[in-house]
Amino acid sequence: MATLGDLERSVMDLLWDSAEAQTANDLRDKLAQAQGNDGKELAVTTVLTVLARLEKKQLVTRERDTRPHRYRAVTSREEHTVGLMNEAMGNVMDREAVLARFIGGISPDELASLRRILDDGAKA
Amino acid sequence: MATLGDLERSVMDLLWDSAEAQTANDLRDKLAQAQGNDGKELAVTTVLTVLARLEKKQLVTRERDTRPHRYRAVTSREEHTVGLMNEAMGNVMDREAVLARFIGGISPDELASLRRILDDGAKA
DNA sequence: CCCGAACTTCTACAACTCGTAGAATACTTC
DNA sequence: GAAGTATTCTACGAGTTGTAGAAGTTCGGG
Repeated sequence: MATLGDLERSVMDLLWDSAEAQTANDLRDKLAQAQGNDGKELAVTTVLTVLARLEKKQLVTRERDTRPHRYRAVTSREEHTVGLMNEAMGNVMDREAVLARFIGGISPDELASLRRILDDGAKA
Repeated sequence: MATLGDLERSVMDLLWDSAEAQTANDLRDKLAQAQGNDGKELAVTTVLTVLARLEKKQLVTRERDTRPHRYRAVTSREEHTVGLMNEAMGNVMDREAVLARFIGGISPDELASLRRILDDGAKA
């Protein structure tokens, strides 16, 4: 599934958080604004390189017809996360044991959500 | 959590699958035997390097008192997998949405397991 | 139709990870 | 203390990631 570096991850987070497609300049500005970055601006080419790599990894598409190309995430953050979770479980034989442990570690709130989700599924 | 390369992963798999601690030589032999490797033996130093790296990543410990050092996995494969899953969920705000999707994607068998696990938890 | 500004692609490099293993060093046993 | 055996050190090539300058492309305005 291709792992992400820190900057790649930051860019994906911005894309996931924005409804509309973003230009490289938009992203550069938002990255500078992001907490911890202290307003430090990256070169636009840096952002473009990262976007190109994310595109190659099929996490991002771009509109090539508009002139400042606009980029958007291909999948939602949730889909991506689930993909990672499944990848983690991939080569395990005893998936049930993993599920048991996983559930053992989540918060009561999430446990309740989980029950609700399961019950809804049963009804539907 | 530190991602694993192919060889590192193979070594972890062997350690996870064996009850007793293994020597580098044991592992080299088992790696050669493993499916797909076609009997090709690695140098022992290669295995030792990988083990040292896994030790640094805190996935492996070794007994330093016995002379051929013996290596064992620190955590079970399941614990490790759950760690990865939680790491994947880490920075997501809407964990519930992720859970819902995750559940939507698992097999009926696993769904049943999940229900059972939840019910058992309720009783205990 | 051509210029300059804006934009994208190409190329590059340093730091790091991973597979791979030889060279050097240490320990054990006779 | 010599011969094996085992561990550590050092190294290198390939790949990834952050970073960005140089070079090429495109578009609006004159």
